[in-house]
Amino acid sequence: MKCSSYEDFFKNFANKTKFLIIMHLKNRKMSVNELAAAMNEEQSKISHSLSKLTKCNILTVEQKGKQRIYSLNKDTVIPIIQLVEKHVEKYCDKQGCHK
Amino acid sequence: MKCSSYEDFFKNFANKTKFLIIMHLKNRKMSVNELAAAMNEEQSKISHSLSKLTKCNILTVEQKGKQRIYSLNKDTVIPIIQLVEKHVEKYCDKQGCHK
DNA sequence: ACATCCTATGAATAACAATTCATATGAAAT
DNA sequence: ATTTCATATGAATTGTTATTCATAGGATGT
Repeated sequence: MKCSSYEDFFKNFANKTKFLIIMHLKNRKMSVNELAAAMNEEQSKISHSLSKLTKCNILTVEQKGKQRIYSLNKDTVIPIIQLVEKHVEKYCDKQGCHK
Repeated sequence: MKCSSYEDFFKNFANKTKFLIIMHLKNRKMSVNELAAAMNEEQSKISHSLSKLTKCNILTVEQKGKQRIYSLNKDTVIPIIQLVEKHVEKYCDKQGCHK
């Protein structure tokens, strides 16, 4: 099952785990265990998320020995995040955006 | 409860109903009943969605008699959608992105 | 004040996605 | 071929979000 709609694409940003993975990969590519360690989460949890992110081409993978190294598709993702940052700055902080 | 995180913001795009509302408002501002009719959905369903969209400043409202007219915050939303369109075009269509 | 139209809201339920846990797979080394 | 390390996967469960239904509230006209 591939990412087949805009909704599917956006779901990857609408979940804390997946969003944090994206944030971690902004700086450098990482293996599954590296991510799990950095985020202090279970490996399988990370793997499930990575699977969906990759299906939407938000991430790419390369095999390196036993490891699988995930990288962010920066072309798409960075500009989107920047736009949202700008939006939040403008509309949210001002009004103290708290739950 | 305001939109207080990137995840919250993205949740509005990750749901069919909310996403369709956004699409409908790309062209013109509409009242609740207009949207409900155009989308062939229940009024309360639309209202619940409008509420969340508005809390994240993705939409704005104005009162016009008995009606409440909702408009899209185009500054933020249009560019984001365009980026995702480009992404889907590039990575998805090519490979036949089906479920 | 009352009736009507339009919209919002709360609570219950239904639908869906995320997490967990156990286990399978795959690569490399011995 | 077997062991080890790294990751993936399936199924069950938990957690969250969406939808529905009934009703309340707000604006306008009479």
